[in-house]
Amino acid sequence: MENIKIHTNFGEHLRTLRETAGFTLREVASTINVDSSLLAKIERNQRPPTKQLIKNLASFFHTNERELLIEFLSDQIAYKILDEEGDLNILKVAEEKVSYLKTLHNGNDYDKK
Amino acid sequence: MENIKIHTNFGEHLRTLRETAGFTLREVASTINVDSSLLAKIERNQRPPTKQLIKNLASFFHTNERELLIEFLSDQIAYKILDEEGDLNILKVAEEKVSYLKTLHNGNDYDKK
DNA sequence: TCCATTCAGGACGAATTTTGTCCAAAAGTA
DNA sequence: TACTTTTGGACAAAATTCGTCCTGAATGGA
Repeated sequence: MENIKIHTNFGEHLRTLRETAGFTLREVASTINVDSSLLAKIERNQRPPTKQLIKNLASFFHTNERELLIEFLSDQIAYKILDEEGDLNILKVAEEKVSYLKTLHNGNDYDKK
Repeated sequence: MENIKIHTNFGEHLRTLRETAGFTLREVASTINVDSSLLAKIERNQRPPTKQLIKNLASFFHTNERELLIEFLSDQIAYKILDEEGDLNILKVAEEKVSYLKTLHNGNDYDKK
């Protein structure tokens, strides 16, 4: 129960991280080598972060990179679904496909020529 | 139990539709006004269809447009997840976010200035 | 074999989108 | 006011997307 935090989104998460740690945008930006304006936009979800940036941010804040990445990727998907009237069927079908495709990869000689 | 069909993907689905109906690529392509080479690529999942194209295809084959769209969108998401080691957590988190954001929209004055 | 048709897929340019930066205005703080 | 931080528009370079064109492989019929 370390950190009760209702789901928000990548940007807010990032901002919380930064403010909790007590840094300004400029400080974080300069040490990970990005324009502070860009970082500001990322925190406001106006620009997507690159994977490398997520990596650098995770390292800067000593937080889990994978978790941060999931936060971002799930955001992307969530907003795409919302674009489609929030139709959760899309996710359900996608999940089935992933599961199915994963069994293929583990399993048998599907790639035989 | 009308049509038993294991999950495949948008392209294969489309190809099945076309072959079942007995059309050549060129025939379909020319009546919906796209290059047949493009349509071929779409059937092989080498190019994504536009929404308008999906619409036209659904109309051409007298099939459900929404269903076809879901087939395509779920594909996109599934492949993205597979890129990420098939981590289904991403989908789980995305779903929570969608649900959460939907309650916001229905509910209260979140947009007040 | 020759011809016709279908499909696969590479290459290309035009159009669009994305990415990071710069700069100025706004907001916040003392 | 003076100073710092954050916001956000504008911009160019880079990357990606989109549709088309063209060649070649495969198939099938006469």
